[in-house]
Amino acid sequence: MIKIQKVYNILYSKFGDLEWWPIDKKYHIKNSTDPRFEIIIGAILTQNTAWSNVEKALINLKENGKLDIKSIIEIPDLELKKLIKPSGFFNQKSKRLKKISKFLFEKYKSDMDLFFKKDTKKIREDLLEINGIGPETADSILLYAGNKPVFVVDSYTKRICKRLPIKTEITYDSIQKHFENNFSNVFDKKDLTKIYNQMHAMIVELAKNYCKKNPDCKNCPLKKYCKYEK
DNA sequence: GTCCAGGGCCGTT
DNA sequence: AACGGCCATGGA
Repeated sequence: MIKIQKVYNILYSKFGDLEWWPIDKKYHIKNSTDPRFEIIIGAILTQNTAWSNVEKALINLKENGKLDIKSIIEIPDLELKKLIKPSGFFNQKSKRLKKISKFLFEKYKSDMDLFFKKDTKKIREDLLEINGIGPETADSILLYAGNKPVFVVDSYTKRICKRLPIKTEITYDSIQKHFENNFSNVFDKKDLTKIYNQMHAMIVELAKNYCKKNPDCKNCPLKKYCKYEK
């Protein structure tokens, strides 16, 4: 078994600072839309979908002035589906966007500060009760929109955990706990949000460039620690 | 044309 | 707990 800290250090020396959630900053300066809501919408739209497709959907929403809670609630289903069509799975995703928007409107009066002020565990539970929001989407919302110290586990993380000998039990919760326990022993508490963001970004880089479904093992920075062979 | 992407749900084993 | 089918688009 290889230590998480060791993986972090090797990846960091390879990739450097990544700090990552793709967001269009210029748009928010101009329109004063809460970027946290864009991240929430993006987190749902990107479910099993390439970000380039999500971007098209987000641009459609922006250009039509629909990227806010009230507009998502009021827009007719058909029109919403048309706008988010490039991101795929638009029948289910349109429902999910409506649900999260209604949730924020009805329970928090569309006040994001009020929403994220609550206890992290409580927010997570509330999000998971919404049909269409699973653990990764909930945790992405907490980490990237709420700046909460929550480690996001995605399919890349699972793949790397399987191949690298990081862990034998490959379930969402156990992997998340493993990363969080290790990092919170090593880093200062106030830095954890940044570290989780950085680590997840590095995992994505590793998985896209080396630890692919069809892996490029010979150039992988973690080659000598890995049991997996193509 | 084929493969796959930063999931989640539901049903089956 | 783990697995399979399903949902849909666009880029490589």
